[in-house]
Amino acid sequence: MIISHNLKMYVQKLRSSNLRPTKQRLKICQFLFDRKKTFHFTVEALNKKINKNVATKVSLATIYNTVEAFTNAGYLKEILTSKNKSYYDTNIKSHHHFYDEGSKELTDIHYSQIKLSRVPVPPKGKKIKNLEVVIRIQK
Amino acid sequence: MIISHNLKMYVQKLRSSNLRPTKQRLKICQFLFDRKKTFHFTVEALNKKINKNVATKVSLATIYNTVEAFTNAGYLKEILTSKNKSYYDTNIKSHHHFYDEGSKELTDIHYSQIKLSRVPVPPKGKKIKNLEVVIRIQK
DNA sequence: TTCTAGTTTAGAATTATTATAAACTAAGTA
DNA sequence: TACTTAGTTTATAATAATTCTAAACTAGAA
Ligand SMILES: [Mn+2]
Ligand SMILES: [Mn+2]
Ligand SMILES: [Zn+2]
Ligand SMILES: [Zn+2]
Repeated sequence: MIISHNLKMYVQKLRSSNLRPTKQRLKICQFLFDRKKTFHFTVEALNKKINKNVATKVSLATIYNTVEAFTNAGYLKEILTSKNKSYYDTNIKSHHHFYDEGSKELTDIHYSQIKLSRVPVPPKGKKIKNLEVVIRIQK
Repeated sequence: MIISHNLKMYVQKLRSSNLRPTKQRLKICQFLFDRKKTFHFTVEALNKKINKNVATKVSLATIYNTVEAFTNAGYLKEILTSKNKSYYDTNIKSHHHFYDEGSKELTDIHYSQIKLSRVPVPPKGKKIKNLEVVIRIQK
């Protein structure tokens, strides 16, 4: 068994967000963040991957709780693009996506790859919270 | 009871899409399309409004069936922006939206109000199906 | 070691949506 | 007009994603 170099970092990270570094949360941290590329996922998919070929499973409720906690703590970003299912993204920087309607997969588009040269003013009293573009693609 | 000027038009419209002009479909057509401004709605909201203070209700299943049929026929556009709930739009032209996270309401942004001066090329073998921007706003 | 607030868990509940199948009806034909 | 039937409506069941509940467990402070 390979111990993540980053384990201590995750412990600190969790503590700094007032989240106890439990076995389950650390396992999910390692799975989500011990990687170089952005990871996009649904809770269903994460649950399958986390619990594939393991002796002690993390419960689905904990996967949901943890993804929500990590999103609130700013470790993950929620992407609303699909009917009836939330996607999450380990890339928390502001950026855009391709959403493939066939494979139902998200791909990053770097923020600088889309130039919005004209953006409307929001209604009175309202502020823009988020301006990230999802480009739907298909074969 | 005021008879919609457009009733005959709706009958034709439905027939041209191979949809029988039933009482229920015509009632829903009048409710959705006898108006000047774009109407954005969820099925839940439409169901409430259609069945408010009426003797004979349209069943929820029919509301779902009809909204799906109208979307397939191109009378409505589906807007995926909210968690776990689909929105529909009587404005079928390509256009953008503000989505108010507080009131959970959509507002149109005319297509010309957002200028995308740089758009990335889709992955090989994939085509852009849709490029409509949702700007999330809040107080 | 003890204590407790925070966490995990199985399972129930909820919400949005889709499927099922019986009753009904639009509309073509005799 | 009556007959016929494919299409439609409807109540209800089923499904899928998510959230809630409450009991058991545990991290970490004292
Ligand atoms: Mn759903
Ligand atoms: Mn849901
Ligand atoms: Zn991303
Ligand atoms: Zn609109």
